[in-house]
Parts: sequence; C-alpha cells; structure tokens
Amino acid sequence: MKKILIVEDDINIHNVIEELLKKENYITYNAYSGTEALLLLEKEKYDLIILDLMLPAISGEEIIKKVNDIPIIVLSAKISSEDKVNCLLAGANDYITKPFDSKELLARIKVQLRTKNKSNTSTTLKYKDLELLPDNHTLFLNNIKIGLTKTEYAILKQLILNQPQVITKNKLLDLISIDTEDCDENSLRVHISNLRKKIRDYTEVEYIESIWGIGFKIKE
Amino acid sequence: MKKILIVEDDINIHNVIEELLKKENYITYNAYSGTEALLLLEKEKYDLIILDLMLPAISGEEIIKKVNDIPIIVLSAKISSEDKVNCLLAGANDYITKPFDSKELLARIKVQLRTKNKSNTSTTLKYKDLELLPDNHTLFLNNIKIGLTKTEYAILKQLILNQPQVITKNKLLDLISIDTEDCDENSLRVHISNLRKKIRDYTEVEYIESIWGIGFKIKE
DNA sequence: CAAAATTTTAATAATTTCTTAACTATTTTC
DNA sequence: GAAAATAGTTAAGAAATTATTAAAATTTTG
Repeated sequence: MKKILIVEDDINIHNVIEELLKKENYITYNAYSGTEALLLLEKEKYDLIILDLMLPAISGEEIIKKVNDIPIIVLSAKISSEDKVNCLLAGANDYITKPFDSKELLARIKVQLRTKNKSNTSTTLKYKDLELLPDNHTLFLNNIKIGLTKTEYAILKQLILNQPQVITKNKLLDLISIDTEDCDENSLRVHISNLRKKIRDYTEVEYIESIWGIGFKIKE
Repeated sequence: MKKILIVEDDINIHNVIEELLKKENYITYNAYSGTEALLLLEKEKYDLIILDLMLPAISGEEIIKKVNDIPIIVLSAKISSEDKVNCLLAGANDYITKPFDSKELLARIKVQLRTKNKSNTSTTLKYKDLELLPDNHTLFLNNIKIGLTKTEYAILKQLILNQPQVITKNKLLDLISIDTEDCDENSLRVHISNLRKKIRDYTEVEYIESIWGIGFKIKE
C-alpha cells in the first residue's frame, strides 16, 4: 500500500487526482497549499508526492528543495522548457503538463514507485558502522544505541543520504527545515558539534567531515 | 563519466543527440538498429539508454522488455497516450516526444543518472592526470587526493578551463574575484606557489607554466 | 502547569585560509 | 654584465570560518 501526497490548490483537479489514485488502491493525503504540504511532510512518510507549482504562500519549487528522499512528480500548467528544467534539476523526478492524461499520470506514478522502491525512507539507513533507525530517532553504532534529537537525526540522515557528496550549509539547512523551522548556520554548527560529541563518546572514528568554506560530508 | 547508449535509426537526430551528450562530457555509444543495440548491450555496461521506438527489425518496445537494470528514456515521434503508457509500464523510465527540447532532454537524463547513483550532479574537470572535483574542492592526481583551498581551486579551475590558452594575471584575478574579494597580483603569486608546492609533493611533473610578463597556463 | 528535554543565542576558542611584506631568483633590457 | 623588471618562496599575522561551551529561550512531556 503506497502513500501518495497530493499537493494541489485547485479543488477540482485535486479531486480528480484523488479519485484516480484511490481507484488504483493508493492511500492519498491531501494538501491544498504549500504550507499545508510542509506540515503533512513533517507528520508522515510518503512514497510519492504529486506537486502543483503555483500554490498560495509557498511555491512548489521551494518544496522540491526541501524534499530529498521522496520522489516528486510535478504536475503543472507551466509548459515552458525553462520551468521543466528548473524543477527537474532542483530535484523533481518527473514533470507532467496540464491538462494531463489520466493513464499517463498513473503510468508515470508506477515508474516512480517502481524505481524508487529500493531506496525507501521507511527502511533503516546504513553507512559503515552507522545505522539510522527512522522510527525512534536512534542511531546504532556497532550495535550501541545512541539517542539523537530530531534535528541531529535529520542532519545525519541527510549526510548519509547524500554520501559521498558534500552538502553545503545552505542546502543542508533547506533539507532539514521540514523538521526544524528556524535553524541557522550557527545553530547548525552547534547541532553538528553535539552530534560529534555523542558519537565521540563511543568511538575514535570521526564520521562527519567539515569542508572548509562549503559544508559537511560523511567521511569516506 | 557516464556511458550512454543512443539507439536511433535516423542519422540526423542521432547526430544531434550525440553532439549534445558529448558536450556534457558523457561517453556515447551508437546503435542504429534494434539488433545493433542488443549486440552492444551484451558487450558493455551502460548507465543509460536513449531509445527510439520505430526501429528496423527489432522495435524499441522489445528492447525495453529485455533490459532490466539500466534506465531507459524513450525518445519517440509517437505521441499517443497509449504508446507512452505501454512503454512506461513495460519498463521505460521516461518518455519524451519528438521534436524534443535539448535542455529538457539533458535535465531528464540527469534525473535518471541521479536516481540511479546519487552522485555526480556536477561534472568533474579533467586534464591529463589532473581531475578536479567541484563539490569538495579536491584535486585528484593519479587518484591521489589533494585538498585545495577555495582560491587554489578557483585558480586551477580557470587554468584548466582555458587550457591550452594563456590567461593574463589580470584576467585570472577577474575570473576568481567571485570567490576571493581582495586578491592582488602578489597574493596570486603566493597562491600559485602554494598550489605548485602541493602538486610537487606528489609528482615531478610541472602542470602550471608561467608565461613571462603575461600570465599563466596549463603546461601541454 | 512544572520538569525535562531540546533548540537557539551568544560569547569564546580553535583552526584554516589569505594577504602582506621581506627576501631570493630569474629574465629582460640596455 | 649590471640594472630593472618580473617571478617565486617564505613566514608572520590578519581575516574568515568553524568548534565548543554555557546559558537563555522554547518546546515537549508527564
């Protein structure tokens, strides 16, 4: 049973999509604005997001930047190549223009659920001796349990997800902003310091590396 | 460096795609029929397939069914919803209709390569044994990792980008001024000296050549 | 609602990088 | 070949970035 979040302010289009998905036995969740979408994203884990771009308050583009681990299909009236390219490069997985064909939408949804199956967020994240459990915000280090706070968990998760790449501080702040509203660069440094200290209590190995002037990454 | 197999019988379209991909530093492989594609698929492992549907002998649809573990972008003149749905459900990851927009194709290629293996959204710069990774400001010299500072990275990047041309000191200062505000000629000399020393620690080869009275270039 | 846990703020310390400047080396010009 | 101009090296301290710490503010929990 796959959970799909529909983010669309036009109530008619929203209902059409919702019905379509329910017929296919997907579990649907409904957001009618960008802000509502962000709230729902905090609460639950979804397998896919169907996202309109022109939303009240927070735009779809901003949501794309904040989501990292859930496939996104943009469904927009904006038909320009520029809009498509921007969204796809920002992190969207597919872009469908309105008016859309129901069968094509369903097929493209299946593609996303099929290909993204392997790297699902509900499963535990692993890297070397680190094992991150999504449910209760705990980190296992060589089977030693380390309790993390919500923010610490969010940071470590993004670092592991993006491994071996470096994440810039701004990007990282973007990605964790779903969980933590007003965390700035200074605050981020404190969280990372605390995270390192917690890990340091159990091992000599340094897992988080600072890249001077850029951001952070998981040490190889 | 990603390997992309282009399967397209129309020689003009084929060439357009090939050029486009080569400009983006992808390694391209060319098949002009379905049977040729199958032969190439046996020989080598590709990161992505760009597939036309209407091919002589074996159709694109049949190829989709035979490929399992390589992402496929269908590029077809067939615009019907039915064709799209069939291909996507059969295993294709994306479907673009002709005539296509170059930038959109490139963006959708990046999406496929990104989801497959989360790395390499930005391209690495290469020259001879030098390999410059944009993300973490590191230089690889024969696979030996050399950490560069932001300014050193900026300088080397410009030198490699403009290779084999000579860059005047003023031009170089201009080009790196985004990253370094108040770097003058003297300071530049120091940076280049430090850069040379870092490289000298690992190899006898001199990579940066001074052109007396003018500026610098990468040695051929 | 009070205690506990978490997050942010802010001040200080530590580290890295950059520039300055003095000195040395090389090339060009006369 | 000497003087002048340009280039290279080095070290010190200035500037910028990152790390740590503790206390205040906020949120969560019982």
